[in-house]
Order: sequence, then structure tokens, then C-alpha cells
Amino acid sequence: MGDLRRTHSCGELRASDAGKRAILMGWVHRRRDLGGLVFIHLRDREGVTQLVFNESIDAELHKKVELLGSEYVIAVEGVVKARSAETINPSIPTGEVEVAAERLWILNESRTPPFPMEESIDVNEESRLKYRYVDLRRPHMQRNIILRSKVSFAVRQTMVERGFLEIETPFMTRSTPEGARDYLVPSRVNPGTFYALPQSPQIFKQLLMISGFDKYFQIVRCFRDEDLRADRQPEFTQIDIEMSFPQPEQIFEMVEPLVVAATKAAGYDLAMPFPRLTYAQAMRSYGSDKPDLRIPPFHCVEDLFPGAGLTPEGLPLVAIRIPKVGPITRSQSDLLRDFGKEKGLRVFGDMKRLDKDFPDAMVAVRARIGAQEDDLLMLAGWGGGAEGKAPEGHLPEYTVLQACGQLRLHTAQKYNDKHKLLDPLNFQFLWVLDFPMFEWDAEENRWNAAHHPFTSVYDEDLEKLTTDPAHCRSKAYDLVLNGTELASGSIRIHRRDIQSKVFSALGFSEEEAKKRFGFLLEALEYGAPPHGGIALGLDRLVALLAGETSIREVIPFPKTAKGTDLMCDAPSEVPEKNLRDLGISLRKK
RNA sequence: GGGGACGUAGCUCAGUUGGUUAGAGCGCCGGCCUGUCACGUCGGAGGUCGCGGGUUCGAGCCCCGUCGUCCCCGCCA
Repeated sequence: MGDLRRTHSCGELRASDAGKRAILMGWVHRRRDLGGLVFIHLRDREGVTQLVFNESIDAELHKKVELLGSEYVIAVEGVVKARSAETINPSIPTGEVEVAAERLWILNESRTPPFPMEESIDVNEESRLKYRYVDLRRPHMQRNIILRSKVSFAVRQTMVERGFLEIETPFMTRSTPEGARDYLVPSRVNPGTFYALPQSPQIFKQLLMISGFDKYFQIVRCFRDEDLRADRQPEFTQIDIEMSFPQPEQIFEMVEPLVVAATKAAGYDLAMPFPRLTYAQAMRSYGSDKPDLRIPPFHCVEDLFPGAGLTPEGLPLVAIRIPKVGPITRSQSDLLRDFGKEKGLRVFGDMKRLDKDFPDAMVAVRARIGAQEDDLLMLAGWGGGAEGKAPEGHLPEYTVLQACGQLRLHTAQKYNDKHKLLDPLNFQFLWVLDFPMFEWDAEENRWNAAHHPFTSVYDEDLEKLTTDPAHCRSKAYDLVLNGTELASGSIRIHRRDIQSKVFSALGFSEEEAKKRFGFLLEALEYGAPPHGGIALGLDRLVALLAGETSIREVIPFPKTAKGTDLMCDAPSEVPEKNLRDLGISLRKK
């Protein structure tokens, strides 16, 4: 292309540019060949501009145009012309002009693309992933990746303005005992030993606090070797944040403007502050630790039915309301009942019958949940199946509430076409506070850290560490958006003695704890300040802002559900020599 | 590890009860066409029906196995 330079992008020429000379470069998006007159839509990431080639003006040039195919890369020099009124194309921003081409350079040819460049995304994902570089060229993916860049920039800008330092932490680090499976990297220099890729920079950011970098952030890749989902990839990106001397309130005050700035980058405005619920409140009103606020809460109403036997004594009876569903048929109602039954619930869907049997109580129920004429109402209590089993877990009440939460969500999703409340662009953020410190691991028969073992406990719950772990509340908090966990964080333990207590509550011996986290425990002995932070899932945030249901749509080169990369065919076998260098031999299967 | 959906032309899909030569739209190739913008129009090429096995006179269709993609459960401190 010699010393040729672009003068404009394909998205910027307007009627006011008429008469200017322009050099555009890009891809042949579409060619409309009328014989002596050829129109080409030239595309780059900024947009599309129409080029005109006229045989009667330059026959030589016209021969060259006939060679062009889809996705050829070309440069064109010509004059910007205003289009006559009847030839204006209102569907593209540059539609009032076209470039009358005078010179054409074919910078590169292209094979026929494996799938069309159209807006529609319903090409099978297998070929999209195999030819990802072509897929990414399509306007839909261009928009998402550009949005991701804008969000990342907004994050950096906001954090730096607030005095946070962006500091990197190692990717080759030490395997941690709890949590997800680690990706391992064998060491050549030290045969038989392995680095682990970080599940998050958790310990390093805590060490940075101990080092005195009192406001830290990082947009950082994390790695977890677990099975994939639409919202889970083996490598994903976190906005990782930590600060020293924080109150939980200060974390919220810092994150909210950050989220507002990120959302603004996507073109939406949010109101602050975000609402807050404790974990206990969230469970009692939504049956979930990540409530979707777009649908109304449910209400516990067991107090209105004393001795009625609708639910076992001491367990909640829940009134669920889904707006504007209108009357449903018996079979539809049965489907909801069956869904509840699978979760262990006994669902009462026949309001007429309940109105007859408990007229006063039902008036109170309707008042409590604010029922309107067209709303779908259900009561749900514990059924326990044919054997009448008690709900599992150390907190049976929560088991029931969680099942009711699933019934609420399931019903709301099922009838979304009636109430239309689940609008993906209605962003309802929420803080959930005071998570339990531990959850019971029935398989291993022991307590696990609900957040992670460095989370601090409320002073008044410190005793419960050993006496009543189920009711031990931690200073952990989540940021939730429309039923998706977007961020999770906590105030950390900064005292060595308390960290030891938590490890022992988790069943680690002092010796084990030292072996695995010795460097952190030791660091806590050298003037560790109180500290805390949070990590936001960047992929999920961008996906939600882009209105996507899968984070693959906002990741340039994602993996399949089996963790493979269809484009470069990873993971792959390696030559025997590489294994020998690493001291690794493969087990014969 | 378990459950479900899907796999037919480059792409999106149809294919009846198992029955002759597997179709359509878009794309692609060739011709015509000076105001198109999903250009139009005439003609043409293009198939390992994911793969392997079985049943059958006969399989895209039925059965078994296998591979791949997606969704969900388990898992994800």
C-alpha cells in the first residue's frame, strides 16, 4: 500500500463533508453490481460507507472492481458526494453521502467467508469459534468487544482518580488447598513440582495491604479448573480491589460509582445508592442470596395460619406473587405444583379453596403481599415428599426458603411474556450483606468457608466459631445484578490469632495451616493493617450490559463447554521431549 | 460424573409411515443490467445426511456405540 494513509473511517463521513477528498480502507461488506455501475459497502469497525464505481467515467478502474469479492481488503481514494434526496439511505449513519471512487487498491483477497457477515448471530457456535477471527469481524461482536474496552477504561479511570494503584500479581504461584481445582504448571528447573495459576489474586492483594499500598486494584485474569457454564469460563477476568482501614460502607461507596461509571460507558444511567439486604433478609424475602429485584418479593405468612397444618411447625409458609399472569389452567397450575414438589415443597395453588377454608387469613395474606387482581398467587410450605422428610441442612428454614425462591423464579420466567418484568436492560443492583461464615459440606462432613477462610467474623459472633458455626455471620458482601452475582468481597482477618481460630474451625491443624498459608500467617505478624476488598466479574458485567446471556459473547477467544479452543485446537499433546524435560511421564490408560 | 437438545450443501433449515435421482432460501460461479443499498434477472456448480456398526430387499429416517456443539445438575473456598 506504499505510503497510503486513511483519511477517514468508514463511519464518519457526513453531508457536511461533501466535496472533500477521502481515502478509506476496509473490508468489502457487500457488492451491488448493476453492470456499468457498481456500489460497494465498505466496512471497518466504525461503520459502513457506500462507494460508487462508474464504468463510463473510468473503464480501467471498473475492470478492477469486477475482481472484488466479499471481505476483500481494499483502499479507495475518491471524492465525497452528497446523495440526491431519493438515494439517501436512512438506515446507516453515513447514508447521506457516498464516495465516488477514482482509485482502488486491492490490499488483500479473501476466501469466501465461512458464514455471512450479517447482524444475525444465529450461526452455529462451532464454526463461529473455529473461525473466531471472522466472527469477531461481525458488527455484533465488534460492538461487544468495543463495549468491553470502554468498560475497562471507565474502571481504570475511576479507580485511578480515586487514588488506587494498579499493581500486578503473579500468574505462576502456589497451589491452594481449598476452593476450585487449580491449573498446574510444571517446573522444569525443579522437577516434580508445580506452580498453580491463581484462582484469584486474593492472598497477594492482602500482602500488598500489609506492604502499605493501601488502595489497590487490578483488572486480572483468574483460572479455575471446573466445569463450564454459560457464565463460567476456565479463565475469566476480575476487577480486583483491596483497601486498608475500610468500613464495609466505604467499600460500597467506592464500588457504586465504579459500577455507575461502567454502566455509563454502556450508555445507561443508574441511581445510587444501591439497595441493601442482609443475607437473612434476602433469604426471607427472595429465598436466594442473589435476589432478582425485578420480580416482587415473597412473604412468609405462617403466622397467619396458626394450627392450620399447611406446613410443619416451625418452618415457613411462603406466599408468592407473580404480577399480571391472569388466570391459568389446571394443567399449568399442576406443572408449578410438580416443580415445587421436586424441590420438596407442597404448593397450594387453588386460591378459591384457600379463600373458603381460611377467609380471614387470606385477606391478610393478600394485604401483606400487595396482591392485585391479575396476579398469580401461590402458597408454598414444606412437603418433604412421600416420606415426610425434614428439610436437609443445619438451617432447615433456609432449605425451605431456597426452594420457594426457585419456585418464584421459575414461575416468573415461565410467565415473563405476561408481565415482562425480566427486562435485561432494567438493571437492578443490590448489596447482600452479612453472609454466614460457613456452610456445611455434607459430602466431606465438615464446615467450609462460605466466602473464603480469610473473611472476618462479626465480633459478637466470634464465640460461635466453635460453638455454633451455622449462625456465625461474616463481614462478607455480594453485589447482585438481576439475579446474577456480580461481585463478592469481605473485610479480611488481619489478626494472626483470629486467623488461626478460623482455620481450626475449618478443621485445619495449626501445622496444616502453616504449611499451606504459612507466609500469610507470618505476614499477619508484621503489622498487618485492617483491610478488605471485593472482586467484580468483568465478563459477567459486560455481558449483562451488552444484553448477552453468555459471557462467550464478550470474550474474544473463549473456550467451549469442554474447555477446548476450536480455533487453535488447544489443549494439545506435546512432544515427548517436552515431557522429559519436565520429568513427567504419562500414565498409560 | 449425571440429565437434556442438536448435528442434512459454505450458512440457515425442510425432508411425510423406512421406498426411485436428498430439497429450499441465502451465499458461491458465469451471463445481462447506470442509482443500488437484503439490487434485479437468466443460467450453473455444490452432499462422507458427524463418524462406526447393526436391523432390513431397501436407512437421512429404526437400533447400538462413538465424536462434536449448546443448556442444566453436580462442581465453581
